Amino acid sequence: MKGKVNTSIKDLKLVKERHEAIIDVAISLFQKKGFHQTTTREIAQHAGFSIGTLYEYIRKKEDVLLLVYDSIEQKVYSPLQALMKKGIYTKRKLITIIDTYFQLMDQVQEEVIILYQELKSVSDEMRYQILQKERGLVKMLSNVIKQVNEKQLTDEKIDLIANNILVQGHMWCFRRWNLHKQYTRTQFTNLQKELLQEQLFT
Amino acid sequence: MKGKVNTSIKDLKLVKERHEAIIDVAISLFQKKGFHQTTTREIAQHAGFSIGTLYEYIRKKEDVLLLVYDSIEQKVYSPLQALMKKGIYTKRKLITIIDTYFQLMDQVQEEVIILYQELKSVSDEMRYQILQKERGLVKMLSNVIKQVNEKQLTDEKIDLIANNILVQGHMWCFRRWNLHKQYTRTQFTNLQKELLQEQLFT
Amino acid sequence: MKGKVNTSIKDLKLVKERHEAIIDVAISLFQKKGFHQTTTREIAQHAGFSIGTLYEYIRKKEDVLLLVYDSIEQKVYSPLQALMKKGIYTKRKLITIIDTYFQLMDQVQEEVIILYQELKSVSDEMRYQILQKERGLVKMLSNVIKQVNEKQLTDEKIDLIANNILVQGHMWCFRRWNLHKQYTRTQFTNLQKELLQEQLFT
Amino acid sequence: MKGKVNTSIKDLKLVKERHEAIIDVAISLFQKKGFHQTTTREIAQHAGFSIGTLYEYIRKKEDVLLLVYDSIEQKVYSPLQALMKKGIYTKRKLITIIDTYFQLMDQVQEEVIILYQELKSVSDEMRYQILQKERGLVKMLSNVIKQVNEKQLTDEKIDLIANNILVQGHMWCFRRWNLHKQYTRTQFTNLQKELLQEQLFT
DNA sequence: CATGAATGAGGGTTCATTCAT
DNA sequence: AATGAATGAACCCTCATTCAT
Repeated sequence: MKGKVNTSIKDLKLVKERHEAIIDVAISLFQKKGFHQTTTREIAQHAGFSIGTLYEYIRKKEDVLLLVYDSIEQKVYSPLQALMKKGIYTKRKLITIIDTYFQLMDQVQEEVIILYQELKSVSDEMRYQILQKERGLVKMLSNVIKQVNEKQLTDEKIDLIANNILVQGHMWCFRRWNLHKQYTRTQFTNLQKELLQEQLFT
Repeated sequence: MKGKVNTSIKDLKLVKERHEAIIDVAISLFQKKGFHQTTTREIAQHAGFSIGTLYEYIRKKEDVLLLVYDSIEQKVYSPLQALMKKGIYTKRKLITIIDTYFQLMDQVQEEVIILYQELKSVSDEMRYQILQKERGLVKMLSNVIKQVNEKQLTDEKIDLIANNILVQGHMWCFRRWNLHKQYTRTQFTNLQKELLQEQLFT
Repeated sequence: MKGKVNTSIKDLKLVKERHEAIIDVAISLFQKKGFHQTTTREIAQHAGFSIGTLYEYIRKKEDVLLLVYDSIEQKVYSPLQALMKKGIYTKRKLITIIDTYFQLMDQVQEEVIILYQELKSVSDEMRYQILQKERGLVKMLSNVIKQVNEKQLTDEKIDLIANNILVQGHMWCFRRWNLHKQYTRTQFTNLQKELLQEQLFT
Repeated sequence: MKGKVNTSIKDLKLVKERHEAIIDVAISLFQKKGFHQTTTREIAQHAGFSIGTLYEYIRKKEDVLLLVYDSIEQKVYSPLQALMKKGIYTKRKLITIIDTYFQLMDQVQEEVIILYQELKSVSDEMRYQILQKERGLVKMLSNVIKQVNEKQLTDEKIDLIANNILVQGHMWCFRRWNLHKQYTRTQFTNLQKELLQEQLFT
């Protein structure tokens, strides 16, 4: 997924700088109006450079979405993978993972919403990769749970719980019109953890 | 929300007929390509009439989305409201409600996905109404749970469970690329119900 | 010009009735929004019958304009021609003609405005005929003046005065946003007549 | 009225250039076929650029009309206002003003015809402004006449004469199918001046 | 590297006109 | 005679993308 967005610019530092600007602007604009309603001109303008310059750093409008997805990957998937891959799996560790995940979701709310809404706007291959990433996450989380499976839950049930946890993280983003009124992030996280513990542990 | 889509056609039966055709086509096309990628011409063509005729039955492209939402309302919200409003609330009844809800979600998968993806494409007022509907559903479900609250769960926790249940229904739709491979609807429903019972009942 | 608007209806009385309805509606609508902004549907609707029925009494939208022009002809040109053709020409008679003309213009204000604004929307041949009518009027008025030419004005000057008079009549219509505030029709007519007399008579 | 037509182009010189091209083309096309019959594509094509480029220099089709009106203002109203505002008012000066006015009208014939025919196609506010401009002109001309009022004509009569003069200027444009055959501009002007002098002076 | 003017395919929408009932 | 549903050509306008400067 990394490096999918080619540019004609050689100065890599500049590329990174500009890409970050584009991502910031794009997230805020896509969030407000959606991908299709946002014009490339708007993106360029808000990012502080000309439309011509924008196209020095992307090839097609879709690339802007890819940049946003790249950014989610870096902010969410990579840290989570890193966290889940190392160390021994204990109840405590599982709780930490869930905690971290919810915290990360809180940080990338806008991106998650965009992910949910604009997945269709992306090329088939890209979409497949994004879903693969998500599948990987489910599997990893599932594995962690399976290793601390006190109650001898079936694999089926554990997989479902893993899915539920991930969706609960997303839900904090896409249902914020409802949830953020009633709960702080910590409240939300703690309640969900309590509820999960009743399913997971005796 | 009902009747928001005006027409220049006088024959009401015909209007209903055509609207249904439009909804069917729209769901399948929006599902495949999204609202913005789908042209009005395509909708007309697939529905079997000309672009001119399409515009005899809608006023603007957005109206097609409204038709789809109307349809969800009729298929989901109305039945659920009816179900939840009458009768006494027992554990058994709660289970029935959840069952029914999951079953309904299974029937309107495409619509739910569209709802998630195209909410942004709708006018502010419309969007508010749709979210209001959803808020109402949360509240209703919450109330039912509160009436069979064996474990003396706090209101906060119950509200969260209600949200979780509703999102689990949606999840069956928007995560089908993952879930439908592993579970049949009945399996999914039963597992979720089992998991919920551990949270709700002793 | 007469009878240019063919219909598929045999009942001539009905045709006349419907045509009059169409003319009334058209004048009011064209006046308000112009020919092109007015749709045939609107005309039919305001006239109290269906679009299908409208097209039983006209062949094309342009026909509606022709009907309006026919109506002007009947209300203005015919009476004026009749008046100017008969009798002997005296100062008194000239004054009467001018008086009558201004009075007629007052009665067909809307039609005149439409004439000025929509002449371009009419077929070349039709436009030619309308201008011919107007040329005829100039010539007739010119002739009358020439017969009471006390001051031995040149033909050139008399022709110009004739044109001026006719335009002054139109002006009462198309400059009413200015003139009708300041003058009643009688005041306007009398002042113009006074001014003309200084040009025509010693 | 000035500067009402916004642009997304930054190079002001280019904007002026293109606007002039648009005005030229528009006058000729509107003249031939009217505003509504003329398509934006035709305008672009005749102006020598693409439809996309046209829309870089206007926002809506109506803007093309505004450009034409702006142009009339610059060519007619501004010079006339300048002329009338300065200097002492004498018979001679009045004659000069009338002369200039008729000369200007001769130069903007097409524009005047468009003004007469497409006033309805313009937004209410714009129309009001255009009529205000015309009212201002009447008042100015009226004032000049009042200052050289040898014959002690009433204000009412003078106002009417002012209106007549202005309309006579327009008439040279919109009745050219008749007048230009019979008179050169100088003849027309001189005759009208002679006629006016009989009304104004002893 | 940066700019922004130019392009034109393509989309939403309208509306005069027809024709089966 | 009357109706009104159906049609589709045609119009306005947008916007991603290019390229000369």
